[in-house]
Amino acid sequence: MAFLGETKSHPTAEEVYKEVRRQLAGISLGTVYRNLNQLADNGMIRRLHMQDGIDRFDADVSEHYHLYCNGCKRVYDLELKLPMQVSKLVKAADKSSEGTVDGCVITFWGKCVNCG
Amino acid sequence: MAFLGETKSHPTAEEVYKEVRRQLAGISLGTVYRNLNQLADNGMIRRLHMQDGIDRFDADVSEHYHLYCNGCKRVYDLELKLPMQVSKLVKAADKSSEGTVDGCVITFWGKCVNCG
DNA sequence: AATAAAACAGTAATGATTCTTAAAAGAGTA
DNA sequence: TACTCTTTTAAGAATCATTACTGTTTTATT
Repeated sequence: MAFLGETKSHPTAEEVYKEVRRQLAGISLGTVYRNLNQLADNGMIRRLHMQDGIDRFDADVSEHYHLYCNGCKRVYDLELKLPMQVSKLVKAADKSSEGTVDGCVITFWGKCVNCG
Repeated sequence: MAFLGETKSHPTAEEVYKEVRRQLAGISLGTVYRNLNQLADNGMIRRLHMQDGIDRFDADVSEHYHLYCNGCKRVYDLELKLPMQVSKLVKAADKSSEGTVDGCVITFWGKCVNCG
């Protein structure tokens, strides 16, 4: 079954694998990937494409932003009230574009409080 | 030498390689990567981390946004006036964050005019 | 229980990018 | 020109995240 206790921060597939392995000693990395992909496809979790090419996974699917720390290469939630809702931003982009704009990602980078 | 006639759209390293190869038949993909990285590090070109994991390169370093087409997997410029400058957005994020926020990327996705 | 469907472990394959190495090109100098 | 020192290069090997494949085991359904 595809129940992966998503309580942690923003783990990579590898980190999820290590974590889950403590409960299910025999699980394989391939299985973790398959389940993560399935959950992400169903919108149960969010897949974050980060600039280092390693995807992160987030159990929190609500609208919020992320900070990629150039120091520790970890991803943190960012408490941020945007002056404009993303949905409106997408709508504006859709209007001004020749094609169709369905969504967008806003990703911040910098240093986390530990690496700052 | 590191002069790669960047006149095209938003080519991947592979596409740059194919293009440059018509002029310099003996160039290697590694050389292309090295030069692209060098140019990107010096701010001469922009490296775009796209959600499919394949980087694109953009000779236009001015502030503008990109649309990733889920159909043809190509990247297009987006004519879009944001209601708030990105620099201000970064500043706002920096203030509300415990760490330091240095920059951000906003990437849109959807369908281009051909794939729409 | 019998059979069909889904999930699994293990591993091989893929594909973008980087690293390594040894050769070539270039610059400067006498 | 010949010689040394530095930089750039091609080619291919290595890396690393992710996916695909294969045969087996578990689960669901009748």
